[in-house]
Amino acid sequence: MKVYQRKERIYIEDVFNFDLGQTFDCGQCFRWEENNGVYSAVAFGKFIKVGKENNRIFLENSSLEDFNNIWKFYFDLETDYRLIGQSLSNLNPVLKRAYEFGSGIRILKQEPWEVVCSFIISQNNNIPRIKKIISRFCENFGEPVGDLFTFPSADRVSTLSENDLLVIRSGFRAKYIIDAAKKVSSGAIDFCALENMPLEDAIKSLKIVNGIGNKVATCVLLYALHRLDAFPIDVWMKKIMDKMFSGESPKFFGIYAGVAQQYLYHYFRANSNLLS
DNA sequence: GCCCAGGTATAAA
DNA sequence: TTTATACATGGG
Repeated sequence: MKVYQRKERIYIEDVFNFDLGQTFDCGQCFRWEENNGVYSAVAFGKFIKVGKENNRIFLENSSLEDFNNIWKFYFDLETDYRLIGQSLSNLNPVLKRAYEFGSGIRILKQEPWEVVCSFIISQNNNIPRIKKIISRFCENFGEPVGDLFTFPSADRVSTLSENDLLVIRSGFRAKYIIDAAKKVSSGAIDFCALENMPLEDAIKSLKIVNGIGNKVATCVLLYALHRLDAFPIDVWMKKIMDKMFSGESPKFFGIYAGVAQQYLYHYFRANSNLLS
């Protein structure tokens, strides 16, 4: 990976397996907006744009310092997805297909509170509406930065009432959002502690929030903390197989493929007896 | 109108 | 422990 600044842009060369569309639209995140091939979002309180030009990734509105402190990790740029993909492809034809399908997906390392909220909102919901609700949530309760808004802080949301949240039209999920905000704000949920806790304890800890079940807990551990052990292999492998062989829509399958790459690679490395 | 959408809480078997 | 149902909202 080669990184340099030229005028207002940070350029990153020699990054493989980073398809912007696949990564931002596969369903792991809900806030990236596309304009002429350039994607904008706010993460960690910073407004940023990302694009691709001549096989180089470029960032706008970022400094080298921010790249090294934030974006390098957010985009998971130090993980060799190509190596992972090659390893998996050699293991099993289904994994090979999964890799070929989602080879451009990188697992973003998102902010925990945002992942908690986003996936609470995602329950019994569809992606277009999830995006709209989150967008209204940010516009109404976040702070303006660049062309967009920050994600509303847990502290702020903990002071809101269900009535205040009517404007985002999140339906029955409003009470869940507020309960989550209170427990994050008070420290009852401590994301740092979740990083090293045994998996079962971490899941149990997250589920003290009304509205967080196994699915949301898994997403938080995976998408925010990069706890790859959170991925329940038996269940998800079955889903992957089912989707692949039932002609499921590519978009929906994509996230399973991308997550599978990441997870399975570590899973198989940890269980090296499974490697041929 | 009816069905469904990347779940969860709740009550009942 | 497992299984059924409601839940707010909006799009097909």
